[in-house]
Amino acid sequence: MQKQQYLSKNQKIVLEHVEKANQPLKAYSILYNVQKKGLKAPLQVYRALDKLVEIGKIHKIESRNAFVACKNSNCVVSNATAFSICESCEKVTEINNSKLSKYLSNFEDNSGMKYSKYNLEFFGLCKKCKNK
Amino acid sequence: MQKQQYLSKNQKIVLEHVEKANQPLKAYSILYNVQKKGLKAPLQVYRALDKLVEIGKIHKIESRNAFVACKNSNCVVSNATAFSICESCEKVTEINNSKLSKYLSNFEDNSGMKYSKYNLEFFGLCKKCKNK
DNA sequence: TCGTATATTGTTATAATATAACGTTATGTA
DNA sequence: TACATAACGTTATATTATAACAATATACGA
Ligand SMILES: [Zn+2]
Ligand SMILES: [Zn+2]
Ligand SMILES: [Zn+2]
Ligand SMILES: [Zn+2]
Repeated sequence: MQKQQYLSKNQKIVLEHVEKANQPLKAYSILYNVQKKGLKAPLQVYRALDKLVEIGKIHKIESRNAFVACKNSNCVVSNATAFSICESCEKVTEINNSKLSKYLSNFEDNSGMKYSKYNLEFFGLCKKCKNK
Repeated sequence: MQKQQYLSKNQKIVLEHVEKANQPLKAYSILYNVQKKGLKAPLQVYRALDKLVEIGKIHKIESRNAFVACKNSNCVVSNATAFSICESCEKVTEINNSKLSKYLSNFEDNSGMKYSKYNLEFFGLCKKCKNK
């Protein structure tokens, strides 16, 4: 069986909802909002999310247990992700900075471990919140 | 009231247990193991962990929902953390690399956001697992 | 087009992680 | 002492995520 080319029904429903949001969503919030489209149980959402994360359409914000659509056209898979997170308003932005990604993708420490993947989360105050 | 100088009873118990482990522990695993020392409920463990994370004695591995003792003497607070995680054996190592931390602490993107904190998790295969 | 492997779905139940809310006790400071 | 803050203890509950099982759909080679 070939690598999946098209999204399945549930995967499409979940992805469309997450893409509309423009901000990270919690799995159960997704569930409540796609119930009218037929997804009734948590597992249906989690399974769609798992696949979408695997193929890089969605990223998980680990520190928030939330899911956001990829805004980065070259994120073919989620193997090199970086986000900025406002600790006040919780706004999350995907960082698309080629210097940073090159630096991190090439990073080696003295452990002899070669990294195939990373996730970086920056925290601070966004412009708006800084000026309050 | 002054900034806390000494750890409280529960904080000491939890920290000692996590330090002995040499690997990330789950909150409920900590709970089961410190019950003989008098901590009976999840909240007692979570509250101790919260404080220990706040003061930098313990870090949370966000992608694993697990807690590990700081191995980095200059991690006064957990505002700049980096870890390597083996996706096969789940071995976690705190990365102590001053170039990396300088690079990330000084990182600025075009969002106008100044970051006060970051957490970076690298994934891959450790030496042992690579040679299997 | 039949057989087979894999992916996806649907469903119920349950596991694992984390916090709310309440009252009490301890500790530091004036 | 009086006051403020931190830590504690306890019960209940919220939130996040997966196990287990059966059914259906899709891709692909023989
Ligand atoms: Zn992306
Ligand atoms: Zn903000
Ligand atoms: Zn540390
Ligand atoms: Zn390993």
